[in-house]
Amino acid sequence: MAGVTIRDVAKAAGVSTATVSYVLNNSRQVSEETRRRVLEAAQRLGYRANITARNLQASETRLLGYTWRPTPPDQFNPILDQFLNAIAQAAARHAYHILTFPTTSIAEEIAIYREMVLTGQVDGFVLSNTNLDDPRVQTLLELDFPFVAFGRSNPEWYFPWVDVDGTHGVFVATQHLVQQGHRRIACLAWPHASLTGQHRLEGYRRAMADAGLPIDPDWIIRTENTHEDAYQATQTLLDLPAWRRPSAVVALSDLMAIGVMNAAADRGIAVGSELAVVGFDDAPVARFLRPPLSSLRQPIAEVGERLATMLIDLVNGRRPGQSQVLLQPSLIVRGSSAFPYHD
Amino acid sequence: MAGVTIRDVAKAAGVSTATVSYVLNNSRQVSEETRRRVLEAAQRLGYRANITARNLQASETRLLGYTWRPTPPDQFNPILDQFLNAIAQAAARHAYHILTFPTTSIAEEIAIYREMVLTGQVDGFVLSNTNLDDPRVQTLLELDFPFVAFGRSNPEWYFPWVDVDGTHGVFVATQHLVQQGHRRIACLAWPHASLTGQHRLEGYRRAMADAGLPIDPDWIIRTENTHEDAYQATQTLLDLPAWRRPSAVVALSDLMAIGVMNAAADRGIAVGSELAVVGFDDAPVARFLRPPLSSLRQPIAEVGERLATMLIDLVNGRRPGQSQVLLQPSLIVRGSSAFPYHD
DNA sequence: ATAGTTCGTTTAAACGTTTAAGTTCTCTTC
DNA sequence: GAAGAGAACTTAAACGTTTAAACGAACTAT
Repeated sequence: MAGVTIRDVAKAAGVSTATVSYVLNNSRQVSEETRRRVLEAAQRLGYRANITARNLQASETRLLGYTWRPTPPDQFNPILDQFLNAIAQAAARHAYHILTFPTTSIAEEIAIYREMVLTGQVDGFVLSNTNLDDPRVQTLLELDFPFVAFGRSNPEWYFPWVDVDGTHGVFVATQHLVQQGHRRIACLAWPHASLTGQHRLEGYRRAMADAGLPIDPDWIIRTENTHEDAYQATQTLLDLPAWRRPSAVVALSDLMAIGVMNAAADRGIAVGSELAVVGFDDAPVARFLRPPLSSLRQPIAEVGERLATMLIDLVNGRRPGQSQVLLQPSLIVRGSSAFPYHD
Repeated sequence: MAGVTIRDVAKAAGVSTATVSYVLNNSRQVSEETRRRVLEAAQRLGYRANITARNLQASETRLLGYTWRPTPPDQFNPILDQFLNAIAQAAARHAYHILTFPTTSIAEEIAIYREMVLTGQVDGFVLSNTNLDDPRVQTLLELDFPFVAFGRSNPEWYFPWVDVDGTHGVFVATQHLVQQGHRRIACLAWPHASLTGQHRLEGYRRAMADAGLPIDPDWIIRTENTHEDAYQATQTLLDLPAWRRPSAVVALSDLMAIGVMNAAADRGIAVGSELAVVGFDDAPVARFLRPPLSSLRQPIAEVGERLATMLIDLVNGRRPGQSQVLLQPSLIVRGSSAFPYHD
């Protein structure tokens, strides 16, 4: 298609291909006169070095692999757009690009990692949604192949990651509810197996302890991350006798927070004044809900940016400056938790 | 990293590299004995052909480029996740992958297309959100480089596309509202410049004509695709005198439909019974709104799948079977438009 | 005058495949 | 018994770069 090669330029400028390469990459001293001729010829022919050939010779691909599980229809992925954009943008600044590929299970994902490493299809991987004992992390560590992760895993495994401090985020959110006058605060959490869930729940526990408030065991309900489960859990919470019934709920995701809001609304309970709710993620829709949903916003762009630059450092054999980074989410207070509360 | 080349396998099997290649690609007759030896050696050494080398020799990349504009914080992109997954999955079936790259303006996008074509970084492009006189389409047609588009453009330009039939979709949605008993139906539309907006609006017009219902010019309000604009427009609609005030609104996107719902709710107007609303996109959040939002669901997975296979056909010099495909959206009726209406 | 340096350039190998063309051997066929 | 065909394999070129090594010329230092 493009067709014009370095040989064409060399011929046109009356020099060898080596000289053309030296001029174009500025990698050796070349006389002014020759440089001029080469540049002129390259310009005139519209020459651009073929990337595949260059990659072969450098034995690299300048491609970073990223995959994610397609979001089930009853959930949403509020960060994919931003995240992909952030890593792609940071990568592009170093002439790297993102290769996306679909996977439907962890097992398949691992098989594809192996294959891609062997066939030299990418120079490194970006993982997201890591968990304890994550087999992907384990595999890539074994293969000794460059990768970075959005999320942590086993503390004894050394690998570069960036994560958002869910503990501190939920701590701040809970503290905020306490300041509004709430005393009975519930937490809709995730199954034990989720490391992210553990972190976030811990923030709730600490804030309650910090405020000297007791936690009724019934206030912590663990479910999958769905609207439906959160809706049900909220019913259970609202069925508690008045003196044990929570006046505020911290949900570990916006999706669940919406479940809380709907369950309350369907019972005629005014969200915001009678029941405060805080979510996590600050999904784009949060601000448009009625009342608008308070939520913890993750610095997704920074996460992506840091991950990409860390990975590129790694690929090029440089130790990344900081290789395990915890970023702080920020609490966005909106109507769902904006009212002072009195018993 | 991987390190084991075809030469290693050849040496181990005691044959030439050509023979190894023939065996592994099944591209020539080879004796059973040799085939066995080669396969055994390849297996034992864990050999996988290097993709960059293969690509160079075939002068292809097996990469398809896709870019999209990052969604502004006050909007959402309900289809990116699904769309990317669908094209990546279809591409993977033919051993192609998706290369994503970020762009912030159309001008930049075009510059990058040019560069990528010249450097041979991808074999083709997927465009989305095309419009009339779209300069990207024009550029790629000029370059005579393979591409396909999610969306149409000028009818006199020939290129392969897949689009969702907005006209028919909105026609069906409007018809549905008529069947519920609505007579005064408004439409929140987009600026004239939007081709997709034109198509969808046309569906509204046709359905009204079809039902013999007059359209009050004040019922069509054109704004940008934002919650805020839709909110304002709805105020205007609801300020109309009772005999001209619409009892139903068709919004060209879910984002705008949410604006409608909120404006109504803030005035104490019951969405669903007093004011029916239908959106477009069936964003994941639609089902969780109160009331749940009726919407037109686009067959995104099929769009992506068709685009990818069409593009791969094109790249390989095959004429795609059908190269201009219009798919039908399906109306998902929920609470926001489920009630029969009487004046 | 000679050896050593520096500068500017070319030659040729290398990256790891695929594949057209060539070689060798065996088997037919007349 | 020679010519031809076919099978099984090898040789070597090609894809388009980069870059180490070689080379020659012009200078510098002894």
